[in-house]
Amino acid sequence: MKRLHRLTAILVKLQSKKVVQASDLAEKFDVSTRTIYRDMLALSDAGVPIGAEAGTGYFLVDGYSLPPIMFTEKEANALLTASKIIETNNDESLISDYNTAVEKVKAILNTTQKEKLELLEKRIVSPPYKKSPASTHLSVIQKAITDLRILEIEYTSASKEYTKRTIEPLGVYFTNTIWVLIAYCRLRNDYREFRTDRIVNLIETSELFPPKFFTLEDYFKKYMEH
DNA sequence: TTCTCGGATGAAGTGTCTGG
DNA sequence: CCAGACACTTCATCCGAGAA
Repeated sequence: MKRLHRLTAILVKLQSKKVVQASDLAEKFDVSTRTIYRDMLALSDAGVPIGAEAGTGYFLVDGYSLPPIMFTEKEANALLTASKIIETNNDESLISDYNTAVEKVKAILNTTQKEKLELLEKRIVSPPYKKSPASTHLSVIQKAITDLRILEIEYTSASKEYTKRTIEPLGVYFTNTIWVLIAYCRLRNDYREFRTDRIVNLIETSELFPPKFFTLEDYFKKYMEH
């Protein structure tokens, strides 16, 4: 059995079992345990999150092994179309994350579906209007919202006022052109909105804030109606 | 020359036994 | 029940051999 075939088989084995021992794999593939150790290193180098524990064996790190998802052609098309809409968005981090997600979708399609999708990709273009200045913070902000993590930002307001703020990020919304972050600002001791394209610098702290009973709906009712 | 493989050896985790 | 000693298991590293 060629090495490539063995690596594939080991990966399948890892996905189907909780823990596999090098000796079992060595016996199954008729090679030495030393060879299996090298194979594991190769898989690890290739980006497969393999964990190893002496006395136990090898295992896939939690989260890597996901249940198989098959997309229909129409679902894949919908995702591709959404990616084109997202390209008109002004946050580079979101565009980047979405594009890698679409690449993963493409990877699981069969050849015919891939060809159709590639044709569709050429026939859908982003609207030609000029994009506003790009930000690169949205992915970090989204994660901070869900982690309840305090952010430190350097922000330039519409009146060109430059401030450093410690904020508790609560939500984001998208206008036609920009993403806006709603957060509790510890400088002003109140809720504030921050345009992501005006955030000059953003630092994730290690500090967490207590969860707030906050919904965007409540926020808009309270702050937008007057 | 490069790639693949295996032997020897060491480091570290796990399980079992024994004595207090 | 707990701690220490020991054997066993498993992975990591070094190095050399053989094949392409």
